[in-house]
Amino acid sequence: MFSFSEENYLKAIFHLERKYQAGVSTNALAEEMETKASSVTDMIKKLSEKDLVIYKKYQGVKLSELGKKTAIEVIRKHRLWEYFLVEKLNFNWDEVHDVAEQLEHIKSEKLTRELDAFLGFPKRDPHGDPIPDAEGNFSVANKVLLSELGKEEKGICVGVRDSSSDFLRFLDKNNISLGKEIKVLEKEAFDGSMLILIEERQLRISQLISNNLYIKKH
Amino acid sequence: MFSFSEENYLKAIFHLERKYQAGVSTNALAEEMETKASSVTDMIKKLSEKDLVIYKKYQGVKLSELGKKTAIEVIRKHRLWEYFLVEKLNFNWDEVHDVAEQLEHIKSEKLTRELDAFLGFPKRDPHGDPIPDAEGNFSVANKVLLSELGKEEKGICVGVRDSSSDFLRFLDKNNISLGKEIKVLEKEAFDGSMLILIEERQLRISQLISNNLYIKKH
DNA sequence: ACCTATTTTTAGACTTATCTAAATTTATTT
DNA sequence: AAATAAATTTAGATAAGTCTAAAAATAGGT
Ligand SMILES: [Mn+2]
Ligand SMILES: [Mn+2]
Ligand SMILES: [Mn+2]
Ligand SMILES: [Mn+2]
Repeated sequence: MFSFSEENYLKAIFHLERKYQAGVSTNALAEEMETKASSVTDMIKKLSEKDLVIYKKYQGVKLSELGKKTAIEVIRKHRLWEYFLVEKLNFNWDEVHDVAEQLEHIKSEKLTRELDAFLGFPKRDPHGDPIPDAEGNFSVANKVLLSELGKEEKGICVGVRDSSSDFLRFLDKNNISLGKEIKVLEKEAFDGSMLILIEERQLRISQLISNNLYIKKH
Repeated sequence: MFSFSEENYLKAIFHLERKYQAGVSTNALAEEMETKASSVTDMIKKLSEKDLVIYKKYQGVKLSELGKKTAIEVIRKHRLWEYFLVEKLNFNWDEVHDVAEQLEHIKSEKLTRELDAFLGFPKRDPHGDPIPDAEGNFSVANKVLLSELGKEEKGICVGVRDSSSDFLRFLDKNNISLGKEIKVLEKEAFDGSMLILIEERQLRISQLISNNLYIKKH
């Protein structure tokens, strides 16, 4: 089994690989992990020793098959627990992340399997992110950022890019939640803000907002 | 907040204080923690620094009020999670301990509170041990070991002293579970074994068994 | 009261994960 | 192609938690 720290690094590398297919740089990882580059180098060496990552000095890292499998298991647990907290324990979607950061490291295959079944094999976590199944498979929805929609286009809100409490509570306050339809009424070229229609209400939102909301077009 | 290791020590001291009211010795703690006496001394110093225990060199340790409160919180979480695993996730009572050892260290007051409510504020864990409430209060049942019962005496099985898988599965195999009535039919002075009546069945059990089953007399 | 056995503590070392500061390698600019 | 800047690695230190071996304190037996 792997340490909490090792698992967190694997998770971070997994997420960063989207953006850096050529290999995740030490600095990018340091920023993501909120630590120093020298610490990252040390840890990368350990992960490499354990064949969790492919690493050549100065060339960045990639996950090995084992590393990827492990990262996905941790992400699966993280998202299952988030779903559990919201659906069963009355947590708001902005309160679950920190607790899930702890729960994702609990080691028990049976626990994960049974929790999944108890929850009815959910496909998405409270933020719209896919929950990998027991085999590690998950489907990435064909979603776009709301900011990418043009005037008169519409779709369903399916996820958030930023999961910070501040952003999620802003959405709550404005009655924006996953599953609702959003239509772009106007787009302001100058500042990127837009006027949207959601549940009969008109709402003006800044580009920072539309840049962090995922939409499934239709 | 305290580390996993610190919390485990506090829990161990709490349990050992039953037996050693005068103070828990370094050796007793080392045995309970499955570690070396020198490691225990080191940790005790740290706990003492943090005012979690009262410690004078060579005199053993006692929990401070803060230490006791912390220990009880950990035990509360341990037992709530055990109850959750059995009642909601189809775990058998012999499978829950190791997972609960991990889950008991999750830090979130809201999680503990909501889990407690979700489970319906259970009073006893799967092994018959009391679950402290949010204020740390719990009632110790007036139970005795089955081995202390005399011939013709009877009572309800309310707990186990040994929570090992081997013992619990022995009980499963022989259909002995909490809540059932047991009557002592015969006691063998020579080896301490006894013949008991449980659900119309007669069963001969060794002293090792009767020494690990708690009974509420009536 | 003294000697011995047991218990407990101390000293020094190791591992994991982190840091700062310095050295090295790679990338960019002139 | 140098020179400079940026990224990365190395060296050396620190803290937590553990260990073995040795020293010190306590408890028991005569
Ligand atoms: Mn999260
Ligand atoms: Mn999430
Ligand atoms: Mn237990
Ligand atoms: Mn228990």
